[in-house]
Amino acid sequence: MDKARLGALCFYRVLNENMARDNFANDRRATITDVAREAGTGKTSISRYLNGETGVLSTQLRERIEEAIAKLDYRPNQMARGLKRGRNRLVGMLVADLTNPYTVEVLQGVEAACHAYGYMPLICHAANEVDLERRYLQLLSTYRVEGVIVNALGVKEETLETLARGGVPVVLVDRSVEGLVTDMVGLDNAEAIRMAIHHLVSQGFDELLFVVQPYAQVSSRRVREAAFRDTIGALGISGVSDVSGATIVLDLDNDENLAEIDARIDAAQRRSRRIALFAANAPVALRVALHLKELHGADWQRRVALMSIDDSEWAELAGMTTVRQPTYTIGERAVEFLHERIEGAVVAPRECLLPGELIVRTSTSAPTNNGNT
Amino acid sequence: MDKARLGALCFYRVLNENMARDNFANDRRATITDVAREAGTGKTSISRYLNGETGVLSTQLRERIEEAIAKLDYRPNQMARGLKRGRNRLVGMLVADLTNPYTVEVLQGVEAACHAYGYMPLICHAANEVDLERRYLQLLSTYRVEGVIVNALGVKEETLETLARGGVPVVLVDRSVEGLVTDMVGLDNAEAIRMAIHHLVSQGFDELLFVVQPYAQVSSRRVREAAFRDTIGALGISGVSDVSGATIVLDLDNDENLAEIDARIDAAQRRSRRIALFAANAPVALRVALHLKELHGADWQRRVALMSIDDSEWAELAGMTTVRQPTYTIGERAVEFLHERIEGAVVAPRECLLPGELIVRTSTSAPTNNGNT
DNA sequence: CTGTTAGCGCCTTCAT
DNA sequence: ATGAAGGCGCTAACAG
Repeated sequence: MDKARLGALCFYRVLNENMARDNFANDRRATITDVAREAGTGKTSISRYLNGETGVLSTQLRERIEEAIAKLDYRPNQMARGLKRGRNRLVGMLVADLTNPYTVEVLQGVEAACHAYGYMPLICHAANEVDLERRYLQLLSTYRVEGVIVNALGVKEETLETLARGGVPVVLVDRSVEGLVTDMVGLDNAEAIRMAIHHLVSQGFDELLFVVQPYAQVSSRRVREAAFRDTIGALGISGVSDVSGATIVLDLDNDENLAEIDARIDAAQRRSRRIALFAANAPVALRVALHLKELHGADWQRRVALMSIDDSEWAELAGMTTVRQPTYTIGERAVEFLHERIEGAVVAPRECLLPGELIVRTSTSAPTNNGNT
Repeated sequence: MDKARLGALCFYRVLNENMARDNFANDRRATITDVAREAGTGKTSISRYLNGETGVLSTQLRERIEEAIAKLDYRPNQMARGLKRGRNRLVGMLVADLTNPYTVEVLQGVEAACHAYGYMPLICHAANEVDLERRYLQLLSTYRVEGVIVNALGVKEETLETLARGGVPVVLVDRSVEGLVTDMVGLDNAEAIRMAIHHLVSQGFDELLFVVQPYAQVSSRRVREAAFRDTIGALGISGVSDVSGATIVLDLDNDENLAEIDARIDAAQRRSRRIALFAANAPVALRVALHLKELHGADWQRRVALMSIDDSEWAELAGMTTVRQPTYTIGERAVEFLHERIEGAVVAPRECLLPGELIVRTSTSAPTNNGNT
């Protein structure tokens, strides 16, 4: 390390001279004052020009201003602008886990919409760490963002409430936060689960295993799990079929219950029941798939049917049936909500649940594939 | 839409009253002046406290300040700070494609390092659109970021040069930009390719097909392609083996040359040669895998060997051999470079090429698997 | 140890 | 139609 630095230092002289030459008049970015001087006018006119108050400036002045700006390569300082106006067009986007494709997809919608409305999204990645999440939230408030879109991880209602009370609109994505009433947009989980289960049943599966990460803290997981049980229950009640279902909690950090899954599969198949695993999201699906592959070899799919919520990129490759979330739209809608509130709309908190789309692939389609061995 | 809005408006009254009550004294964030008044002192002392100039403040004053800050829930305005100090701790991170897992992984390294150095990364996602990329670059300069990390897409040397000349350090990631000499960090592509090819050859493959996206504009692709040809050539020259290799350009937007791949595979297998496909990155690998699966069915891997650069999450599931990039480190290193320059280091531009790691999986391991049918 | 003063770059009355 | 002056929230000399 020291040596490398030493080596680098050898070039010090030369580079320094080059830089000195190049940056002579250019090291400091031009300010509005510079432009005013260059154009031979006052700062006010420049400001007016920048803010598009056209028609209030004589044609010649405008031309001179344009020249000056071009010559100095001037760009107004957003920070200073924000300081004065009280709005800096920054919105925070706090995501729990960029590693989850869901997040990235939502992000694309958010970005597009932000652009359309003229916002600059400040993306913060909590990387599944609650501490980081809180820190970022504070940081965002420190940068005086005009609004925040939160894909909550473990924030307490209180932390967000502080923000909201400070007059900063908050829109929740995918997950709601207990005790906090704000706009929220996400998947219509109940309906998605219902749709998926009906598909499975119609394909002849009569034993369903729902695999989900620890769900106490995460509303969407909670809702999905509840919907799973409800739907299974309703099936029984309505006598449509005698499908049985159970939930398995899988912690991706310790894989504790993977064996439990195997046991269930074995038991079911011994009783000649056709069993299907239903993963509550993409990360779970991947973990389960990897495990099954390890256990049963490359053609594990012939033994076990797997479907999941979230249509990840490898779903097609694995031929896995999924429910695709309207991720892009979710992101867009979140920004729309945020925008309305930033613009001062005072309306009751809204909950926007968008429908998922069932994507049927081979994993759940051919009844002959999934008998017991 | 209109109806929904109308419905929402019904709540207007109630909500408004609530808000009026809650926000009475709280709607505007407290400023340093408020704190000073509350603590019965001057702004300077507050400022000193904020900047950790401890030991210069009497214990009692410090206590009063702490109380005031807590009571008012005061948070210094970063914008104002930045305006005054000339540094706002913002660094830009411009990525070409968040959809590519590579990008996300690098990002994690960047975020971690930024945190360590006290920077706030402003993540901009160009979504593979050159226009967006340029716009974001301007935006970043407008927000007066102290440095930029660029995973270049199509930026002209000129655009970045303008930034750099404005005194904003630039660090390139993965791809270099023609005509621009700056710090750059990425994979040691040549060595990675060499390593991969030697692996393939040692496994008995004697015909290699390198599949890469159009590479004229992207330096890393260019380097990989060249390294592929060079290495193949060197093999021939040194008489180590009679391995033949060819490059196929695959545009993921139109899939034009997929058929070409099939033709090559057929031809090779007709001549009883053992062929392996080598994808230049994860997106290409996925596209090729999907195509092969469509063509040859679920057990396409028995017919064709596929490996790639980039160790995506589904690689394990598919049992595909890969070269994993040291993505996290790349991100960290990029920030380190940036930090040094921001701190004023004047050293010759550096190029940091990190080694990849060969991850051998079944796709290229069992010689018996990949004969012709 | 502490307060006063003068800006940072920009926008916004308010005159002219 | 244009410009001068004051201030946004904060820091950095200078005094005391």
